[in-house]
Amino acid sequence: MSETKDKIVELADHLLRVKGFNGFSYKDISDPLSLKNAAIHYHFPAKADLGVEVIDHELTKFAGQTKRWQSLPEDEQLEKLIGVFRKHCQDKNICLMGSLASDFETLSPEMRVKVQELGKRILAWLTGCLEQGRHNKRLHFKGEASDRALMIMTNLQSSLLMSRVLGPQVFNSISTQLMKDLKK
Amino acid sequence: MSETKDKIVELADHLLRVKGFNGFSYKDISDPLSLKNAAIHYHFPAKADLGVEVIDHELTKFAGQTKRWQSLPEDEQLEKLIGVFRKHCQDKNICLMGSLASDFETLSPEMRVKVQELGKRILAWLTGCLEQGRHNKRLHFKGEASDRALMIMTNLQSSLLMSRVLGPQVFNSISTQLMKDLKK
DNA sequence: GTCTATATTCCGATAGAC
DNA sequence: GTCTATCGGAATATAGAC
Repeated sequence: MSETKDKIVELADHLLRVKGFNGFSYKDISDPLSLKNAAIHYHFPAKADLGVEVIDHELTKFAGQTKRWQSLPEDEQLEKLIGVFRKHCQDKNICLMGSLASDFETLSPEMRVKVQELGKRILAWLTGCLEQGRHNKRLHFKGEASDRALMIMTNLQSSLLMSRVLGPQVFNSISTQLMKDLKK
Repeated sequence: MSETKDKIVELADHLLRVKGFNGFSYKDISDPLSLKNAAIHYHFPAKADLGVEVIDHELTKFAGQTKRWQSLPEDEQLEKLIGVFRKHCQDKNICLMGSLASDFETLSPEMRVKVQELGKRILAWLTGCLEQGRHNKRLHFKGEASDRALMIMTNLQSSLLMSRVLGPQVFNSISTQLMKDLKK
């Protein structure tokens, strides 16, 4: 991949998180990179193509991160995940999943499929982590692991949303309480 | 308020939830109501004015609902709140708070203030409900009521987001587990 | 007061030069 | 691979008719 294309995707990722898919334009990308908007269209004919690429990057990134964590105890793996969200919180970003879920009804079919894939992957990993963690007595919770994974994922997702509105202490409260609940 | 103005606000509320603030246009309102887009501008000079009105309506609605619930046991009040979210889930809507928090960085200062007010009001009510509920032994949870309120609010908010992406069973899983956790 | 016709700006996208 | 030029359309918004 060319350097320009890489920069476009990186910037699009940021804009998608901060302003939402319908809240940014090609101009928001071409201006900072000192390009013309047509240059973006060369790399990504339609805006939806750019959207798909950003999600693909996130899928790859997530797979790499979780693989790097896999030898850690499950509670520490979870802390790592929370750390990723904390980083986004500091950058005033929200998670890609939350941003794209918000705009879901306005997305192209191709983008919707990718968003669904991202959601399934995150939940699958989280479910496995919780299940293993309970088995190894590192994590404690009631009910199905898949239900608990849904609870935790939605906590983290909306913690970034609410942090933007009410301040970063929202993220701290939620992430702290989250781990307390799981450590029993 | 005129009947037309009322219909505009009602439709804007729906569009805001389904498509997001940057995902709908005045045309999406004027066409179904058989008006010209300029007619909307008469009632709401700028799009942000319409946004503020929609949030004000929600604030009033929420105040009325919680007042009507106030004589119920706290666990039933909570069920009522979940019922409101369930209704939105069925209509493929997401909660106003979630939608506006997503687009927060692109909103006008006036709209941001209103969104903040909405968030504070919901959290204040939920915190009070949890506190009273614990005191009356109708609800059981660890930690501060305000922290627990954040957890529950984010669960409900993102449950609607994820339901759109992965299907309505997401909402069912989360809302069921939520009440189980609180009933001890 | 309420709405129509119209202005203006901007967006996503295409064609073709370099 | 990036640029110039430009299109068609849709967006928000204004000015003025009824």
